[in-house]
Amino acid sequence: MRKENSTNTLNKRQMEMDCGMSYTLAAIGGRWKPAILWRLTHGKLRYSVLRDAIPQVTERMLVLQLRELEKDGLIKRIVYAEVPPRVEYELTAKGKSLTPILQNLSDWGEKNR
Amino acid sequence: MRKENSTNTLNKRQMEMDCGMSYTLAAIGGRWKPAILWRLTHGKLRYSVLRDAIPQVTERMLVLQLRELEKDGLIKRIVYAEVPPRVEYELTAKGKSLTPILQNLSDWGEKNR
DNA sequence: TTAGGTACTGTCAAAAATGTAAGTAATGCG
DNA sequence: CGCATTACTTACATTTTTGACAGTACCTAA
Repeated sequence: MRKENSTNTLNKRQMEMDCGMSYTLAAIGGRWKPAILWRLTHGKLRYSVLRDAIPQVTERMLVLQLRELEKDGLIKRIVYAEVPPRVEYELTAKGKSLTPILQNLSDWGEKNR
Repeated sequence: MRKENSTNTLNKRQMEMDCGMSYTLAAIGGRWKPAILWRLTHGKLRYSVLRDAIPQVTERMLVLQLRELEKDGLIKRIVYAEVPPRVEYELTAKGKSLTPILQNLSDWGEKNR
């Protein structure tokens, strides 16, 4: 939970206000977000598949990161009214528009690490 | 200070090992790194100029972020043997190669926030 | 009635990142 | 000597992120 008025939060907010880079980095910068986004570029996936595709992530962290991606409008959560439940995650148009950037980040990383 | 064997650190390391995106994001993802890198794309700057160009940053954080950028090979620290001291920071070739990516991140951010 | 499958939630703890405030080293100049 | 200048350090506190682990709700089928 963020503390609305800490210097930390205020600095973060202001950077994201007047720096496009910081905004973008905040959107894709969580520990598990690149892994999630990457998988979703290949298409819609359900929760359990995503979870099994990223073995190190705990369910708690996975859900947290999914919720943030959803809140930022990068992914869409699709719930089917079935039992047992089925939930799928899919990139939105906004999320898809990130794909070339993610590719650049990936390429630069492969080349330079 | 990082704890060498926490799950947190191990996860981070492994992600950066097998995911170029995570490696790149770790390199440019500190709170003040985008601001620093951005200023340096316009050329060499001395410490005090950088500090005054980013009013919210504390000297401690500025130095920490500069040290990380240096350790990751994105910037070079140039010390002149003078009194009072003069230190300049400059992008390395590796750092310069990030410029188009930073521009992409910036453009996407401006368009989508 | 109990077990099973799916997608979570809750609580607590550890670790990491960021911020605050004060202090330091070196030296030339008056 | 005492002061100014620059680029930092250091010690500590707060805030944020991440992780461990147990528990839940729902219906269906045996």
